[in-house]
Formats: sequence, C-alpha cells, structure tokens
Amino acid sequence: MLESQATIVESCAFAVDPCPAQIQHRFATTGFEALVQGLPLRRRRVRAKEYVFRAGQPRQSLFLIHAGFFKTCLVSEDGREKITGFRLRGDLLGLDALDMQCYACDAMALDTGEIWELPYAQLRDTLPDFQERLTSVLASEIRRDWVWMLAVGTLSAEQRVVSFLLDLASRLQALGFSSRSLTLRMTRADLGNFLALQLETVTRALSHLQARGMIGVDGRQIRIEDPAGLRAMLGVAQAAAA
Amino acid sequence: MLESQATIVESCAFAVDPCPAQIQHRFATTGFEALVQGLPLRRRRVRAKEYVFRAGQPRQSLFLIHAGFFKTCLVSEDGREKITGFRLRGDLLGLDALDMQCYACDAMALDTGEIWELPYAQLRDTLPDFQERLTSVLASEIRRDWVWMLAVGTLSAEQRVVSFLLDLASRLQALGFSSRSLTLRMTRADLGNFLALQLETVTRALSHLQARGMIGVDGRQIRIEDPAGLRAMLGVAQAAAA
DNA sequence: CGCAAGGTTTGACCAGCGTCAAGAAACCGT
DNA sequence: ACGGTTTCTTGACGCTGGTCAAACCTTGCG
Repeated sequence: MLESQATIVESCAFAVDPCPAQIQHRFATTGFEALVQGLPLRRRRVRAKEYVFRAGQPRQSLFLIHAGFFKTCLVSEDGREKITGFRLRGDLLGLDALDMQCYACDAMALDTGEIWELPYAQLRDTLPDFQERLTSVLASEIRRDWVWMLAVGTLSAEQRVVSFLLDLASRLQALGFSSRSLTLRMTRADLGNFLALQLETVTRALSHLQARGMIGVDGRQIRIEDPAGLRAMLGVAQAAAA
Repeated sequence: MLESQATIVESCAFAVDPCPAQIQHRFATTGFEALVQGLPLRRRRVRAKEYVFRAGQPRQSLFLIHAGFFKTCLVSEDGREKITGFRLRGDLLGLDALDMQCYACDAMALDTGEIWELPYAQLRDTLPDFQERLTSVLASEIRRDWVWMLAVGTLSAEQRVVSFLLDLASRLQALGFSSRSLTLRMTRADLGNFLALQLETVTRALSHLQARGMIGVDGRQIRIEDPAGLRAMLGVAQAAAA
C-alpha cells in the first residue's frame, strides 16, 4: 500500500464498511507536459544540489519537472527540517505556495535535470481548464501526503522503508524505467528525514532486507528481488484474508 | 511553531539564509462563509459520531462547517487508520476528493454541529473566483499537513501534544473563543492517532504537563496556564537566540 | 436505577529505535 | 592522482515511548 504512482491504478484502496463504491486512490499524472506542449516555455537545466527556488523567494512561476529528481523541503524557524516529498518528471514544483507571494518550501535538484517554467498568470488566462487541473493536482498531493502520514504513524521503520521502495519503484515504472532496479538519488539522511527515521535506521533496514534476500543494495543502487515478499511485509496478507 | 490558525499571523516563519523576504505561513480563513452568504444552501445539523460522508461514497458536494467539531480520517485497505485533521468552523470538508468521483476519507462530527452543503458545479459556474479560492484553500491545507509532518518527524511526544494544544487554542481564539480554556472534543485515542502516539502516551504527556503546572486537565477540559512556557518547550528559545 | 460499554489514568516492563562513536567507502575539487 | 569532505555502515548502549494490565470514571441505554 501507500504507493503514489502515475498511470498505474493505486494499490491503496480503502476498506469501507457501509458504502458500496470502491475508492481507487489514483495519483494521476498531472498531464501538464502534454498540456503545455508547444508553448514557448523557459527551460532550465539544473544540476545536483542546485535550488530551483527557496522558501521566501518571491513566487512568479510554477515549475514542471521534465527530467531529474528533486526534493521539496520545509524548514521551520528553529531550524528543524522536513523533506515533504521527492518529485519526478511530470510533477509540479511550487504548487503549495499558490496562494502566497513567496515560495513556502525549498526545491532542490538531486540530480541533473530540466524544468519548465510555467508562468502562472499567463497559463491561467490562456488555458481553459488550467484552474481545474491545478485543483486536481493539489487534491492529489494532499491525499499523497496523507498516505505518508498514515505510513509514518502506523508502520515500523522497516515497513516504512519498504513502502518507500515500492512507491518509488512504481513511480519510476510509470515513467518507463525498470521496476526492479532503481537508484536512490537522495542520501540516507534525506530518506530518513522523509520517513521520520534516523539515517542509521534506514541503513539498518536496507541491510536487513538485503540479508533476507528481498533486495540487493549497492550504495544507492537498489535491486528489488522479491516484490511480493516486500508487499507482504506491509500487511496486505492480513487484508487478503479478510 | 507549527500552529495553523486563521486570522492570526502564523508563527511558523521560516529561517532562510539566502533570500531576504520573509515567509509568513498564514493559514487564512477560507472566507467561504461570507462568500456564500445569501445563497440558498442546504444546511444540515449533525450530532456527535455522525458521518458527514464516508470514503467511497459518491461525491457531489463540498461541506462548509458552520458549527461544531469534526475529524477527517483515512482508512487503508488493511484497516490502518489515520486521522488527517480536526476541522472547525470555516473549514471545508471534501476538498481532498475534488478530482475524484468518491470521497477519499471519512468525515465525522465529534460534536453537534451544522454544515452547509456547497453544490460544487453550481458554485463553480456562478462565483467568479471560486476556483482560485479553492486552490488557495488546497495549497493552505498542504502546508498545514506539512507542518504536522514536520512536528511528527522532529518533536518528542510531549512536544507534539503541546503543539497540538497551542494550535487548537489559537484556532479557537481566531473563532472568538477563549484561548486559555478549551475542550478536547476527541478521545485520547484520536489525539494519539493524529500525533502518531499511543493514547497512553497522550495521557501521560497531559498528566506531566499538569504536574509541571503548565496546563490544567479535567477530562477533556484543558486550561492553558502557562502559554509562554509551553511555547518555550517547542524550541522557540533556540531560535530567539539566533 | 443499574448495568454495560467506552474512555481515561497509572503502573510495570521492555523493545524498537535513537544516539554516539569509529571506521570504511565514495565523491569531490584542485 | 591526492587529500579532504561527505556519505555509508556497523556496533554498543540507553531512552523514549509502545505494550499489557488493572482500576476508575463517565456515558448511554434498557
């Protein structure tokens, strides 16, 4: 469960007693790439550790990720830091500050990549259903956040790591990459921050999963050896029995 | 920090080195109550433990809380449950499912209250800046969630409880209630669920805070005796020194 | 009115994960 | 290629908070 992915039907359907309809949490691709195809957008190449924007900078635009791997990251005034998500191609950066003058978080590239700058005002006035699409993406982002809040609140350290790997794998697969082999572009500390764990705990979880033969770990290269086994660790078995 | 509140300037300003502008995380009142004033809305009274809607039910409307105290709550297919927020007057219920056919979460009243049904399609076509307002509320909700993710990821059990109390107090104050005396409408288990704690831990935190003379606890009645002391527990002191 | 069910508090115990530390490996920029 | 920095791994240890259990209180319902 708790996968957020693109075209693939979301695995986090909800158990609801009294109502017949099923929920499919599908975190759809934003579709913005197709939408803005042909528009004369400013494109910007970025390299690892470069900021797309930082919290507090005046907000003019949204950014559509065309390639690369990014993190968005909240910093409180007393210095506590929280990575709010890792973003891939098709994701929008800056959405969370739509109602503000400034960006609300930092957005940093973890890899070389390319982003397309979407001038907000212009798109709003030219694209007919721009606003509707934005609300869709925002609502989707909220549900995605909730699923992680659920994971952090209810899963053990190792389960969280498994959830993350499966989630990332399926997102990458939706983008056309292998679902078995993936590269973590973030540090263990970043991963721990996102999952509310210490970096040592992340390392230990990965080592342990490797010892059990469920994944292969070589630095940031991860091989998913036993997807079914990993999924079983998340208590799907329990649900299947019901 | 990590307070989400209405008219009051948000205390969660961010420390940002390289950029001059300050961020004020102000979780503004939606303003929807004034906006829909005079429209012939269906109003519905609810009592404690009544559902406004449940995950999976077909979504037709948004609901604006006019009175009462509500929780929204995610349930995964394997039965893990997560309260995603407590909602007060002025908050909208159902926003997170804007792009879906069905509601994505349960919304339950924790108290008698009144909600106003906002027919989505109608408002979209009649109110000029309806979409813009929705995106604002959605973006604000995302930031609010992030602040709690930060809290859960970085604060101790007792600090989380303190954060919650201060947050709730300021939200209630913004609605015209006392900021010193408040009633928790949810159970200890609900509170623990939201803060990623066990109910016993919540109880212990409250007891301990009472023993230190910072709050008064009488069942669900809480008195805030030492707001400054409570805020100091959240590491503001550290920031003030910087 | 009294019982049952749900909610709260407190204690005892302990395990999962955080903390600290040290060493190895990988990744720079020069 | 080299030295320095960052990142990763593993171990030892201890604390925070989870678990289990029991008693008490409140609420609602027959």
